[in-house]
Amino acid sequence: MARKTGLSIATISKFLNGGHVLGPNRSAIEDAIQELGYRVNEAARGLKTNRTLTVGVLIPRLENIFCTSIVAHVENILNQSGYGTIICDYQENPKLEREKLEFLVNKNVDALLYMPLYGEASAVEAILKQEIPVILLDRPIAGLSCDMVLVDNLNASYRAIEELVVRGHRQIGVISGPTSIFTAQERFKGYRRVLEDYAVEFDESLVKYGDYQIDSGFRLMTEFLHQNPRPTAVFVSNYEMTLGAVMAINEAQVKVPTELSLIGFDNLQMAKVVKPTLAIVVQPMELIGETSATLLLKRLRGDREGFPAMFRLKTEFLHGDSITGPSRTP
Amino acid sequence: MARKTGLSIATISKFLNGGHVLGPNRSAIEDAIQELGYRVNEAARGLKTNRTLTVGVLIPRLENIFCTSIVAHVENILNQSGYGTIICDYQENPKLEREKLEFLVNKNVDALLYMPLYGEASAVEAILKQEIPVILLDRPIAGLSCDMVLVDNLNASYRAIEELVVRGHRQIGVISGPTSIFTAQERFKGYRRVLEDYAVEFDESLVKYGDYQIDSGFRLMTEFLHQNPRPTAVFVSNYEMTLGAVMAINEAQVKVPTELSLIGFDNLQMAKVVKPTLAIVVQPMELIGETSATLLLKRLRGDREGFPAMFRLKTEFLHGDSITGPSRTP
DNA sequence: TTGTAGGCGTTATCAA
DNA sequence: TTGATAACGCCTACAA
Repeated sequence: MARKTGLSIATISKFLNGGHVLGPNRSAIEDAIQELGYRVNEAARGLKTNRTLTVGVLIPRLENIFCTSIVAHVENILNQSGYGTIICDYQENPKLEREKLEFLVNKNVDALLYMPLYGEASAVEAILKQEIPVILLDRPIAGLSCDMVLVDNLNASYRAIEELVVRGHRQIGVISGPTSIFTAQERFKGYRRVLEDYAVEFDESLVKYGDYQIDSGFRLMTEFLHQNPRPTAVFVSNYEMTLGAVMAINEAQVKVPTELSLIGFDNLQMAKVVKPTLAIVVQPMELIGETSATLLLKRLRGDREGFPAMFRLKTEFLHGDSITGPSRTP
Repeated sequence: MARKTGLSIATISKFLNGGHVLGPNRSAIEDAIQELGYRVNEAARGLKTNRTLTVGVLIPRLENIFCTSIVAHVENILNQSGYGTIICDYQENPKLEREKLEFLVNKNVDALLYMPLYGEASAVEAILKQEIPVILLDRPIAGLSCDMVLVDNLNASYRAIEELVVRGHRQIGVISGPTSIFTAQERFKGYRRVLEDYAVEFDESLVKYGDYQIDSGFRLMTEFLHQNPRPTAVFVSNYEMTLGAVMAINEAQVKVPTELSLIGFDNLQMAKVVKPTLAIVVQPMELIGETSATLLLKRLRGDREGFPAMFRLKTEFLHGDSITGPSRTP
């Protein structure tokens, strides 16, 4: 490259970084770039500058639309600011979770967006100590002081369950997520709190724990439908399980909402399209992405104001035709 | 690090790469690693060795479960061989597609797995020229000689449509994908070929073009249901649109298969769970991932045997209760 | 505006 | 087995 143009490496470097060079030299360089198919070696540049203009994104599972939907919005914003993203998933595997976290740090990312599952505080603290900003997505890590963007899961389910109680339901089933997952715990707390606030007795048999996948939504809803007495309403606490639950209801030919009231979770698109239209809790994926990306850019600028920042974004309750009062007295 | 142990950096480097060092030195280094929280700088290493042990993965859209499902399987295999993956999506945006491709190459990935949409042959050729193996996923690029792992889309839909024709259907609707996408073209060709082979007249009004999203599946199926004459059977050519189509059918309370036979696409999980069980074409996501990862590892070993290799993986047709003969004569 | 020279953290070569 | 040293490709004073 230097030989080709007869210029020094320094001059070329300047040109590459937007410095001024004389017209003829300028075009000589441009020609050489074309001919030689030259491209800067980001590794070398990163080695020197200690910046890669890249942020790492670590999520539990690629096939989970909640995760990827957030990531898509994050990417949008970061790209606009010249940052690229390296996305990794750990397939909800604790060992992989550690390894991928390490992998990203070793890739010299400038910052990290991390949706943890089994995450350990010490691992993240080690990263923060290296001056690499980390933002936790959707779930905190116990004992860790760190920026995070969460959803108000408790009030999300509170609002949904309250809707059912107000309409007279007393036997409200809930298809909960794994107790190991923070969001599932919170959503379940919301359920408990409504019962408490409205003095409705808690009945263990009305709680079923799934794994946030379609299958378990189908299976657990089927169980509810065959249960005696059958709950008059069911709240399903994530998207995949909602999908399964709806299918179980179709299969059993149970009429919604006359025989059973139903509230689902996430995915507006599906709720509008199903019949009857589904009442759902909608998480603000776009806002989560936007909020975390914006906060990340701020940290990247070296602005540590308000650390550790915690956002708790509100969900929205969407009315639908899938709920009404109970059809029979308990 | 060198100061801390009193050894030379050369010795330390050897240790890090599995070379033999004397016992006391060995433990001195290990201690220092702990204390200083030392980790190798992959950028520097990559600069020197020209290998990053990382492969780039570029897909059209993160929210597409077909893409992510393949990627998940790919990751599994590559991880086992010590390779990490950098996943990027381009949101089906031609400009982003170019940029992200460049981004990955600039990250010095050792190889590339690429599911193209608007991809240009010249861009990929430039990469291949740099000795970076590229494997095309699911779709070829016109005029490009390159390893690829495809699905036999034509026979996939042929098999499905044939099933309908054999049962006596003559008015078979098809909800096709965007004509710009290779797989959609192929699947449509399969439809045409069956009609030809069985001397069934082609009727333009029985073809509707969606965008591979839930919405359009819902909308186009609704159109079919209100169409006069209504097709006696409909084939939906991808998963998202199948989901929408099923919902449209539920909403219209059309009985399957008595009033309408239906064949969907992908996602076994859903097909089993819907009622009546759905006949579907299943793509071998796991095999696609496995095949491409294995081929990639081979290329990474420097083995160029059979280049350009082309795999055309077979889909499976899964019988379900959603098809029967036509209920009325055309 | 351009060139010189030193250094970023590794690995590889060659002596010791 | 160890150490000194020269790259790897780039950036950045500083000097010309």
